Amino acid sequence: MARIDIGRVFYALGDPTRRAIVDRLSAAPSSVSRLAAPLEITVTAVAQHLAVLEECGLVKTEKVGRVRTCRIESAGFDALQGWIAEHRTMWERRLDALGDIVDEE
Amino acid sequence: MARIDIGRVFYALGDPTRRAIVDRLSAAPSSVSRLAAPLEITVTAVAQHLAVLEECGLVKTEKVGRVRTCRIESAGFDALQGWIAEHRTMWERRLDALGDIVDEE
DNA sequence: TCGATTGTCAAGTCACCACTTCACTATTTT
DNA sequence: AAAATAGTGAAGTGGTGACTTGACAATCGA
Repeated sequence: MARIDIGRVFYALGDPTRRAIVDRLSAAPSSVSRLAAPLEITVTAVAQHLAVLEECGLVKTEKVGRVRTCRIESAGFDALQGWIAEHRTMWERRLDALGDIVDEE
Repeated sequence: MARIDIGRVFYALGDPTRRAIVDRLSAAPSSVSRLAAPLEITVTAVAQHLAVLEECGLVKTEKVGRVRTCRIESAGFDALQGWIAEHRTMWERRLDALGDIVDEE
């Protein structure tokens, strides 16, 4: 299991087309051209997006015959959730520590 | 409470400098120029990043006198967590539904 | 084996965004 | 009042990334 670059995950999900792909794959696995159909872009463009999503552990693909089947992968989501949890506790602990005192230098 | 565009949140966090800002603000509130110091960019650039972070509910700022104080805001994080939870349940429910049967047309 | 389907590779185009500079305003300190 | 501090606004530049096209490879159905 390769370590995941959280920056790439955010970057990947920053693009609306890639989020649309993730949406569809969350509902059901799909081939590349089936993903391309509703989005109005070329199959090539979709393949490029898939490479980005795969690189950061959000999607896993497998080619059988001439069809590449794409599925959601949890690793990227796990990394995301971890990042949020980390930051949340970081600042919530701070808020707990001092009632509402301001911080110095 | 304005509704948050999850796309903007991902976009905002896709940039390493903005993540660095969020990191620092998670630890403690800060002024604009204090944020700029360790990052090797101009105060102007930092202000631009802050505008992005503020727009999507990750940061809240308040100007008192000539100093603008920046703090973490939870709205953006809440939206993030919601998005992840949504997608996670979407595909996990699917996995539960059918043992390991493939899906048709 | 021929044609259609599914995807890949390489290269190019165009818009956008992170950053800069420079001029400026407002507040605080001496 | 003068000088220093903190930030804002407008405009420009360069690099990156989302897309395209066109040529190709491999697999599948007739």
